[in-house]
Amino acid sequence: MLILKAAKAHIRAENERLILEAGERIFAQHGFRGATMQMIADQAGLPKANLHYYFDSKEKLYRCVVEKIFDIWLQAASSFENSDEPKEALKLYIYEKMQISRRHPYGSKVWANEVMQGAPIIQDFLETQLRSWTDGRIESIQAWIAAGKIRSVEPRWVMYMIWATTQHYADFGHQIETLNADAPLSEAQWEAASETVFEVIWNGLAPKQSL
Amino acid sequence: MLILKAAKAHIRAENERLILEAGERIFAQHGFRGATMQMIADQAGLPKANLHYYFDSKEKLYRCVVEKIFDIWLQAASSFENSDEPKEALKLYIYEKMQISRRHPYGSKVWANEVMQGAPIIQDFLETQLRSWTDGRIESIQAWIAAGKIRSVEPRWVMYMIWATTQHYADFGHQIETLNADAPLSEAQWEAASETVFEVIWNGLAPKQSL
DNA sequence: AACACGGTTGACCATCTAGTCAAGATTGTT
DNA sequence: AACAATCTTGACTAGATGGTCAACCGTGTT
Repeated sequence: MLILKAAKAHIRAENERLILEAGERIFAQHGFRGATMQMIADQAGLPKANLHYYFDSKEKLYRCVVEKIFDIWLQAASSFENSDEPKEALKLYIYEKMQISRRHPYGSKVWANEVMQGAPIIQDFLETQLRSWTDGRIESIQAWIAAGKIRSVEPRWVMYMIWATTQHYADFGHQIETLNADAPLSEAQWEAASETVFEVIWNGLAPKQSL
Repeated sequence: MLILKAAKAHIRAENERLILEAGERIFAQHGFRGATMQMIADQAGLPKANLHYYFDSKEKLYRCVVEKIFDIWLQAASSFENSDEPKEALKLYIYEKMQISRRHPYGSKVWANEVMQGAPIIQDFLETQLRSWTDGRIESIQAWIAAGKIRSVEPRWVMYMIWATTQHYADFGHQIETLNADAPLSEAQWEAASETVFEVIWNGLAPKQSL
Protein backbone atom coordinates (compact mmCIF):
# COMPACT_ATOMS: atom_id res chain seq x y z
CA MET A 1 0.00 0.00 0.00
CA LEU A 2 0.96 3.59 -0.33
CA ILE A 3 0.63 4.05 3.40
CA LEU A 4 3.86 2.22 4.08
CA LYS A 5 5.50 5.58 4.37
CA ALA A 6 4.03 6.02 7.81
CA ALA A 7 5.06 2.54 8.85
CA LYS A 8 8.74 3.30 8.53
CA ALA A 9 8.46 6.85 9.74
CA HIS A 10 10.38 6.08 12.90
CA ILE A 11 13.42 5.00 10.90
CA ARG A 12 13.37 8.26 9.03
CA ALA A 13 12.83 10.24 12.21
CA GLU A 14 15.68 8.53 14.00
CA ASN A 15 18.15 8.88 11.14
CA GLU A 16 17.26 12.50 10.51
CA ARG A 17 17.84 13.17 14.18
CA LEU A 18 21.24 11.46 14.08
CA ILE A 19 22.28 13.40 11.01
CA LEU A 20 21.07 16.77 12.31
CA GLU A 21 22.89 16.24 15.59
CA ALA A 22 26.09 15.24 13.83
CA GLY A 23 25.70 18.15 11.43
CA GLU A 24 25.30 20.64 14.25
CA ARG A 25 28.50 19.45 15.82
CA ILE A 26 30.58 19.29 12.67
CA PHE A 27 29.31 22.56 11.21
CA ALA A 28 30.08 24.24 14.56
CA GLN A 29 33.61 22.88 14.67
CA HIS A 30 34.55 23.49 11.05
CA GLY A 31 32.17 26.04 9.56
CA PHE A 32 29.99 25.36 6.53
CA ARG A 33 32.76 24.92 4.00
CA GLY A 34 35.14 23.27 6.45
CA ALA A 35 32.64 20.58 7.29
CA THR A 36 32.54 17.67 4.84
CA MET A 37 29.65 15.32 4.31
CA GLN A 38 32.05 12.49 5.10
CA MET A 39 32.85 13.95 8.55
CA ILE A 40 29.17 14.33 9.31
CA ALA A 41 28.50 10.80 8.09
CA ASP A 42 31.25 9.40 10.32
CA GLN A 43 29.98 11.38 13.29
CA ALA A 44 26.48 10.05 12.68
CA GLY A 45 27.73 6.52 12.11
CA LEU A 46 26.12 6.29 8.68
CA PRO A 47 27.50 6.00 5.15
CA LYS A 48 27.75 9.27 3.29
CA ALA A 49 25.26 8.27 0.59
CA ASN A 50 22.70 7.88 3.32
CA LEU A 51 22.95 11.55 4.20
CA HIS A 52 22.04 12.48 0.65
CA TYR A 53 19.10 10.15 0.85
CA TYR A 54 17.60 12.10 3.75
CA PHE A 55 18.84 15.59 2.88
CA ASP A 56 19.20 16.43 -0.78
CA SER A 57 22.28 18.56 -0.42
CA LYS A 58 24.80 19.85 2.07
CA GLU A 59 23.16 23.24 1.91
CA LYS A 60 19.71 21.87 2.72
CA LEU A 61 21.11 19.92 5.66
CA TYR A 62 22.81 23.07 6.89
CA ARG A 63 19.61 25.07 6.60
CA CYS A 64 17.76 22.48 8.67
CA VAL A 65 20.45 22.64 11.34
CA VAL A 66 20.25 26.42 11.50
CA GLU A 67 16.46 26.45 11.61
CA LYS A 68 16.46 24.00 14.48
CA ILE A 69 18.82 26.27 16.38
CA PHE A 70 16.73 29.35 15.73
CA ASP A 71 13.74 27.55 17.22
CA ILE A 72 15.61 26.93 20.47
CA TRP A 73 16.67 30.55 20.47
CA LEU A 74 13.08 31.74 20.07
CA GLN A 75 11.96 29.35 22.75
CA ALA A 76 14.27 31.01 25.28
CA ALA A 77 12.87 34.28 24.07
CA SER A 78 9.54 33.52 25.67
CA SER A 79 11.11 33.74 29.14
CA PHE A 80 11.19 37.44 28.53
CA GLU A 81 7.46 37.76 28.38
CA ASN A 82 6.48 35.97 31.55
CA SER A 83 6.76 38.85 33.94
CA ASP A 84 6.03 42.53 34.24
CA GLU A 85 8.79 42.97 36.74
CA PRO A 86 12.06 43.63 34.91
CA LYS A 87 14.19 42.03 37.60
CA GLU A 88 12.28 38.79 37.33
CA ALA A 89 12.02 38.83 33.55
CA LEU A 90 15.70 39.58 33.04
CA LYS A 91 16.78 36.97 35.53
CA LEU A 92 14.70 34.30 33.84
CA TYR A 93 15.90 35.27 30.38
CA ILE A 94 19.58 35.49 31.29
CA TYR A 95 19.53 32.19 33.13
CA GLU A 96 17.69 30.57 30.26
CA LYS A 97 20.21 31.84 27.73
CA MET A 98 23.13 30.70 29.89
CA GLN A 99 21.49 27.32 30.08
CA ILE A 100 21.25 27.20 26.30
CA SER A 101 24.91 28.12 25.99
CA ARG A 102 25.72 25.23 28.26
CA ARG A 103 23.40 22.67 26.69
CA HIS A 104 23.72 23.66 23.05
CA PRO A 105 27.21 25.06 22.55
CA TYR A 106 27.39 23.68 19.01
CA GLY A 107 24.13 25.25 17.97
CA SER A 108 25.20 28.61 19.26
CA LYS A 109 28.44 28.38 17.31
CA VAL A 110 26.67 27.49 14.09
CA TRP A 111 24.45 30.51 14.56
CA ALA A 112 27.43 32.75 15.27
CA ASN A 113 29.22 31.44 12.21
CA GLU A 114 26.22 32.02 10.02
CA VAL A 115 25.72 35.60 11.22
CA MET A 116 29.42 36.43 10.99
CA GLN A 117 29.38 35.41 7.36
CA GLY A 118 26.52 37.78 6.68
CA ALA A 119 23.71 35.27 7.23
CA PRO A 120 23.75 33.99 3.63
CA ILE A 121 21.28 31.25 4.46
CA ILE A 122 18.99 32.69 7.11
CA GLN A 123 18.84 36.37 6.27
CA ASP A 124 15.07 36.06 5.89
CA PHE A 125 14.80 34.86 9.52
CA LEU A 126 16.68 37.89 10.73
CA GLU A 127 14.48 40.24 8.76
CA THR A 128 11.19 38.71 9.79
CA GLN A 129 11.10 36.71 13.01
CA LEU A 130 14.13 38.13 14.77
CA ARG A 131 13.27 41.71 13.86
CA SER A 132 9.69 41.49 15.04
CA TRP A 133 10.63 39.64 18.22
CA THR A 134 13.26 42.25 19.00
CA ASP A 135 10.87 45.13 18.38
CA GLY A 136 8.44 43.57 20.83
CA ARG A 137 11.11 43.22 23.50
CA ILE A 138 12.25 46.79 22.96
CA GLU A 139 8.73 47.94 23.70
CA SER A 140 8.72 45.99 26.97
CA ILE A 141 11.95 47.62 28.03
CA GLN A 142 10.67 51.04 27.11
CA ALA A 143 7.59 50.40 29.23
CA TRP A 144 9.84 49.57 32.17
CA ILE A 145 11.70 52.82 31.65
CA ALA A 146 8.47 54.79 31.43
CA ALA A 147 7.32 53.19 34.68
CA GLY A 148 10.58 54.15 36.36
CA LYS A 149 11.46 50.54 36.97
CA ILE A 150 14.86 50.76 35.29
CA ARG A 151 17.15 53.58 34.26
CA SER A 152 16.70 55.33 30.96
CA VAL A 153 18.79 53.40 28.48
CA GLU A 154 18.51 52.59 24.79
CA PRO A 155 16.84 49.14 24.89
CA ARG A 156 18.74 47.88 21.84
CA TRP A 157 22.14 48.14 23.47
CA VAL A 158 20.83 46.28 26.49
CA MET A 159 19.46 43.44 24.36
CA TYR A 160 22.81 43.14 22.62
CA MET A 161 24.59 43.04 25.97
CA ILE A 162 22.47 40.15 27.11
CA TRP A 163 22.89 38.23 23.88
CA ALA A 164 26.62 38.88 23.81
CA THR A 165 27.40 37.98 27.41
CA THR A 166 25.37 34.80 27.47
CA GLN A 167 26.29 33.48 24.04
CA HIS A 168 29.95 34.20 24.75
CA TYR A 169 29.98 31.22 27.09
CA ALA A 170 29.12 28.95 24.18
CA ASP A 171 30.92 30.62 21.29
CA PHE A 172 34.14 31.30 23.19
CA GLY A 173 33.86 28.24 25.39
CA HIS A 174 37.23 27.00 24.22
CA GLN A 175 38.94 30.22 25.28
CA ILE A 176 37.13 30.14 28.61
CA GLU A 177 38.25 26.57 29.22
CA THR A 178 41.82 27.42 28.33
CA LEU A 179 41.74 30.25 30.86
CA ASN A 180 40.20 27.84 33.38
CA ALA A 181 43.29 25.61 33.42
CA ASP A 182 41.93 23.65 30.45
CA ALA A 183 38.97 22.42 32.50
CA PRO A 184 35.31 22.80 31.56
CA LEU A 185 33.39 25.09 33.89
CA SER A 186 32.02 23.20 36.87
CA GLU A 187 28.40 23.25 37.91
CA ALA A 188 29.28 25.85 40.54
CA GLN A 189 31.15 27.99 38.03
CA TRP A 190 28.23 27.99 35.62
CA GLU A 191 25.98 29.06 38.45
CA ALA A 192 28.41 31.77 39.56
CA ALA A 193 28.87 33.06 36.02
CA SER A 194 25.11 33.21 35.43
CA GLU A 195 24.62 34.97 38.72
CA THR A 196 27.36 37.51 38.00
CA VAL A 197 26.07 38.24 34.52
CA PHE A 198 22.60 38.82 35.91
CA GLU A 199 23.78 40.82 38.94
CA VAL A 200 25.99 43.17 36.96
CA ILE A 201 23.36 43.81 34.31
CA TRP A 202 20.58 44.21 36.83
CA ASN A 203 22.54 46.55 39.08
CA GLY A 204 23.58 48.37 35.95
CA LEU A 205 19.96 48.94 35.00
CA ALA A 206 18.25 49.37 38.34
CA PRO A 207 17.23 52.93 39.21
CA LYS A 208 19.57 54.76 41.54
CA GLN A 209 18.44 54.59 45.15
CA SER A 210 20.13 53.99 48.46
CA LEU A 211 20.38 50.26 49.04
CA MET B 1 75.20 42.87 -5.47
CA LEU B 2 73.60 40.92 -2.71
CA ILE B 3 72.22 44.07 -1.16
CA LEU B 4 69.52 44.35 -3.79
CA LYS B 5 67.17 42.76 -1.33
CA ALA B 6 66.92 46.02 0.56
CA ALA B 7 66.35 47.97 -2.64
CA LYS B 8 63.09 46.16 -3.37
CA ALA B 9 62.03 45.79 0.22
CA HIS B 10 59.22 48.31 -0.23
CA ILE B 11 57.65 46.15 -2.94
CA ARG B 12 57.64 43.20 -0.61
CA ALA B 13 56.28 45.28 2.25
CA GLU B 14 53.49 46.72 0.14
CA ASN B 15 52.43 43.40 -1.35
CA GLU B 16 52.49 41.62 1.97
CA ARG B 17 50.30 44.37 3.36
CA LEU B 18 47.84 44.03 0.47
CA ILE B 19 47.67 40.27 0.88
CA LEU B 20 47.28 40.35 4.67
CA GLU B 21 44.50 42.90 4.38
CA ALA B 22 42.70 40.87 1.74
CA GLY B 23 43.23 37.72 3.76
CA GLU B 24 41.76 39.25 6.88
CA ARG B 25 38.65 40.20 4.99
CA ILE B 26 38.16 36.96 3.12
CA PHE B 27 38.97 34.71 6.08
CA ALA B 28 36.49 36.70 8.16
CA GLN B 29 33.73 36.38 5.59
CA HIS B 30 34.23 32.72 4.73
CA GLY B 31 36.22 31.04 7.50
CA PHE B 32 39.54 29.29 6.92
CA ARG B 33 38.27 26.51 4.70
CA GLY B 34 35.65 28.64 3.00
CA ALA B 35 38.20 31.19 1.91
CA THR B 36 40.07 30.29 -1.27
CA MET B 37 43.45 31.58 -2.31
CA GLN B 38 41.80 32.75 -5.52
CA MET B 39 39.30 34.92 -3.61
CA ILE B 40 42.11 36.46 -1.58
CA ALA B 41 44.13 37.04 -4.71
CA ASP B 42 41.22 38.78 -6.43
CA GLN B 43 40.56 40.89 -3.35
CA ALA B 44 44.22 41.90 -3.26
CA GLY B 45 44.32 42.50 -7.01
CA LEU B 46 47.20 40.08 -7.53
CA PRO B 47 47.53 36.75 -9.33
CA LYS B 48 47.17 33.71 -7.12
CA ALA B 49 50.70 32.48 -7.72
CA ASN B 50 51.93 35.73 -6.26
CA LEU B 51 50.37 34.92 -2.92
CA HIS B 52 52.35 31.72 -2.76
CA TYR B 53 55.47 33.68 -3.55
CA TYR B 54 55.06 35.80 -0.41
CA PHE B 55 53.41 33.26 1.87
CA ASP B 56 54.36 29.64 1.40
CA SER B 57 50.94 28.22 2.11
CA LYS B 58 47.38 29.14 2.93
CA GLU B 59 47.96 28.07 6.49
CA LYS B 60 51.01 30.30 6.93
CA LEU B 61 49.11 33.26 5.51
CA TYR B 62 46.28 32.55 7.91
CA ARG B 63 48.61 32.37 10.85
CA CYS B 64 50.11 35.74 9.93
CA VAL B 65 46.63 37.25 9.76
CA VAL B 66 45.70 35.88 13.17
CA GLU B 67 48.96 37.01 14.76
CA LYS B 68 48.45 40.53 13.45
CA ILE B 69 45.00 40.57 15.01
CA PHE B 70 46.22 39.32 18.33
CA ASP B 71 48.72 42.18 18.42
CA ILE B 72 45.95 44.72 18.04
CA TRP B 73 44.03 42.95 20.77
CA LEU B 74 46.99 43.09 23.16
CA GLN B 75 47.51 46.71 22.30
CA ALA B 76 44.02 47.58 23.51
CA ALA B 77 44.83 45.56 26.58
CA SER B 78 47.27 48.18 27.74
CA SER B 79 44.43 50.66 28.29
CA PHE B 80 43.57 48.60 31.28
CA GLU B 81 46.81 49.34 33.06
CA ASN B 82 46.86 53.10 32.81
CA SER B 83 44.83 53.89 35.87
CA ASP B 84 44.34 52.84 39.44
CA GLU B 85 40.79 54.06 39.40
CA PRO B 86 38.51 51.31 38.12
CA LYS B 87 36.02 53.72 36.62
CA GLU B 88 38.68 55.36 34.52
CA ALA B 89 40.43 52.12 33.59
CA LEU B 90 37.23 50.37 32.60
CA LYS B 91 36.00 53.32 30.59
CA LEU B 92 39.24 53.51 28.64
CA TYR B 93 39.33 49.78 28.01
CA ILE B 94 35.70 49.47 26.96
CA TYR B 95 35.89 52.45 24.64
CA GLU B 96 39.12 51.14 23.18
CA LYS B 97 37.60 47.71 22.52
CA MET B 98 34.50 49.26 20.96
CA GLN B 99 36.78 51.29 18.74
CA ILE B 100 38.57 48.12 17.66
CA SER B 101 35.26 46.45 16.88
CA ARG B 102 34.42 49.40 14.69
CA ARG B 103 37.79 49.73 12.96
CA HIS B 104 38.72 46.09 12.66
CA PRO B 105 35.51 44.10 12.31
CA TYR B 106 37.15 41.57 10.03
CA GLY B 107 40.00 40.91 12.42
CA SER B 108 37.61 40.34 15.28
CA LYS B 109 35.65 37.84 13.20
CA VAL B 110 38.75 35.91 12.24
CA TRP B 111 39.66 35.68 15.89
CA ALA B 112 36.16 34.54 16.83
CA ASN B 113 36.21 31.93 14.09
CA GLU B 114 39.56 30.63 15.19
CA VAL B 115 38.53 30.33 18.83
CA MET B 116 35.17 28.77 17.97
CA GLN B 117 36.95 26.04 16.07
CA GLY B 118 39.08 25.26 19.10
CA ALA B 119 41.98 27.56 18.22
CA PRO B 120 43.77 24.94 16.08
CA ILE B 121 46.33 27.48 14.92
CA ILE B 122 46.85 29.82 17.86
CA GLN B 123 46.31 27.62 20.89
CA ASP B 124 49.84 28.46 22.04
CA PHE B 125 48.91 32.17 22.14
CA LEU B 126 45.96 31.45 24.35
CA GLU B 127 48.02 29.39 26.74
CA THR B 128 50.90 31.82 27.05
CA GLN B 129 50.21 35.46 26.26
CA LEU B 130 46.45 35.56 26.78
CA ARG B 131 46.58 33.53 29.96
CA SER B 132 49.28 35.63 31.58
CA TRP B 133 47.67 38.90 30.49
CA THR B 134 44.35 37.77 31.91
CA ASP B 135 45.89 36.69 35.20
CA GLY B 136 47.43 40.13 35.56
CA ARG B 137 44.11 41.85 34.92
CA ILE B 138 42.36 39.61 37.38
CA GLU B 139 44.80 40.73 40.04
CA SER B 140 44.01 44.37 39.29
CA ILE B 141 40.32 43.72 39.67
CA GLN B 142 40.86 41.87 42.90
CA ALA B 143 42.84 44.80 44.22
CA TRP B 144 39.91 47.08 43.40
CA ILE B 145 37.61 44.78 45.31
CA ALA B 146 39.98 44.63 48.28
CA ALA B 147 40.08 48.44 48.28
CA GLY B 148 36.29 48.59 48.27
CA LYS B 149 36.28 50.39 44.93
CA ILE B 150 33.94 47.91 43.28
CA ARG B 151 31.61 45.20 44.48
CA SER B 152 32.86 41.77 45.25
CA VAL B 153 32.59 39.82 42.00
CA GLU B 154 34.57 37.05 40.37
CA PRO B 155 36.91 39.01 38.10
CA ARG B 156 36.86 36.39 35.36
CA TRP B 157 33.17 36.74 34.65
CA VAL B 158 33.59 40.48 34.44
CA MET B 159 36.42 40.20 31.94
CA TYR B 160 34.31 37.90 29.81
CA MET B 161 31.41 40.34 29.96
CA ILE B 162 33.60 43.12 28.64
CA TRP B 163 35.07 41.00 25.87
CA ALA B 164 31.68 39.66 24.91
CA THR B 165 29.78 42.92 24.83
CA THR B 166 32.40 44.86 22.90
CA GLN B 167 33.36 42.17 20.41
CA HIS B 168 29.70 41.48 19.74
CA TYR B 169 29.54 44.74 17.82
CA ALA B 170 32.09 43.39 15.37
CA ASP B 171 31.25 39.70 15.27
CA PHE B 172 27.48 40.17 15.09
CA GLY B 173 27.67 43.43 13.16
CA HIS B 174 25.56 42.01 10.39
CA GLN B 175 22.75 41.12 12.79
CA ILE B 176 22.98 44.54 14.40
CA GLU B 177 22.75 46.23 11.02
CA THR B 178 19.78 44.13 10.05
CA LEU B 179 18.02 45.19 13.25
CA ASN B 180 19.00 48.78 12.52
CA ALA B 181 16.92 48.92 9.33
CA ASP B 182 19.87 47.52 7.35
CA ALA B 183 21.93 50.60 8.07
CA PRO B 184 25.40 50.64 9.62
CA LEU B 185 25.47 52.24 13.05
CA SER B 186 25.98 55.98 12.82
CA GLU B 187 28.71 57.86 14.63
CA ALA B 188 26.15 58.81 17.28
CA GLN B 189 24.95 55.24 17.65
CA TRP B 190 28.46 53.94 18.16
CA GLU B 191 28.98 56.57 20.80
CA ALA B 192 25.68 55.75 22.49
CA ALA B 193 26.35 52.02 22.41
CA SER B 194 29.82 52.48 23.90
CA GLU B 195 28.41 54.74 26.58
CA THR B 196 25.63 52.31 27.45
CA VAL B 197 27.97 49.34 27.63
CA PHE B 198 30.25 51.26 29.92
CA GLU B 199 27.45 52.73 32.05
CA VAL B 200 25.68 49.44 32.62
CA ILE B 201 28.88 47.61 33.51
CA TRP B 202 30.15 50.41 35.68
CA ASN B 203 26.88 50.83 37.57
CA GLY B 204 26.76 47.08 37.82
CA LEU B 205 30.14 47.02 39.52
CA ALA B 206 30.15 50.23 41.56
CA PRO B 207 29.70 49.74 45.30
CA LYS B 208 26.19 50.34 46.61
CA GLN B 209 25.77 53.83 48.01
CA SER B 210 23.10 56.48 47.78
CA LEU B 211 23.46 58.47 44.57
C1' DA C 1 74.64 48.02 -22.27
C1' DA C 2 74.97 43.92 -19.68
C1' DC C 3 74.05 41.67 -15.58
C1' DA C 4 71.84 39.71 -11.46
C1' DC C 5 68.43 39.44 -8.42
C1' DG C 6 63.76 39.80 -6.89
C1' DG C 7 59.18 39.85 -8.56
C1' DT C 8 55.32 38.21 -11.83
C1' DT C 9 52.52 34.96 -14.00
C1' DG C 10 49.72 31.45 -16.85
C1' DA C 11 49.47 26.76 -17.25
C1' DC C 12 49.52 22.68 -14.97
C1' DC C 13 48.75 18.71 -11.46
C1' DA C 14 47.33 15.89 -7.52
C1' DT C 15 43.90 15.71 -4.32
C1' DC C 16 39.67 16.35 -2.19
C1' DT C 17 34.70 16.47 -2.07
C1' DA C 18 29.58 17.11 -3.16
C1' DG C 19 26.63 14.63 -5.37
C1' DT C 20 24.92 10.36 -8.34
C1' DC C 21 23.47 5.82 -9.21
C1' DA C 22 22.13 1.24 -9.54
C1' DA C 23 22.04 -2.89 -7.23
C1' DG C 24 20.75 -5.00 -3.13
C1' DA C 25 18.85 -5.41 1.76
C1' DT C 26 14.76 -4.51 5.08
C1' DT C 27 10.42 -4.16 6.56
C1' DG C 28 5.49 -4.01 7.00
C1' DT C 29 1.36 -5.65 4.64
C1' DT C 30 -1.57 -8.91 2.34
C1' DA D 1 5.35 -16.46 1.06
C1' DA D 2 5.08 -12.74 -2.14
C1' DC D 3 4.87 -7.89 -2.71
C1' DA D 4 6.04 -3.10 -2.84
C1' DA D 5 7.75 0.77 -0.69
C1' DT D 6 11.59 2.37 1.77
C1' DC D 7 16.17 2.28 3.16
C1' DT D 8 21.26 1.14 2.49
C1' DT D 9 25.63 1.47 0.40
C1' DG D 10 30.04 0.93 -2.42
C1' DA D 11 31.71 2.66 -6.53
C1' DC D 12 31.88 6.38 -9.54
C1' DT D 13 32.07 11.31 -11.66
C1' DA D 14 32.68 16.17 -12.38
C1' DG D 15 34.41 20.11 -10.63
C1' DA D 16 36.98 22.89 -7.44
C1' DT D 17 41.21 24.12 -5.10
C1' DG D 18 45.97 24.35 -2.89
C1' DG D 19 50.16 24.30 -4.50
C1' DT D 20 54.11 23.99 -8.25
C1' DC D 21 56.98 25.47 -11.87
C1' DA D 22 59.46 27.33 -15.57
C1' DA D 23 59.56 31.13 -18.36
C1' DC D 24 59.41 35.95 -18.23
C1' DC D 25 59.68 40.98 -16.58
C1' DG D 26 61.80 45.27 -14.10
C1' DT D 27 65.02 47.64 -11.80
C1' DG D 28 69.18 49.14 -9.75
C1' DT D 29 74.22 48.49 -10.21
C1' DT D 30 78.48 48.13 -12.65
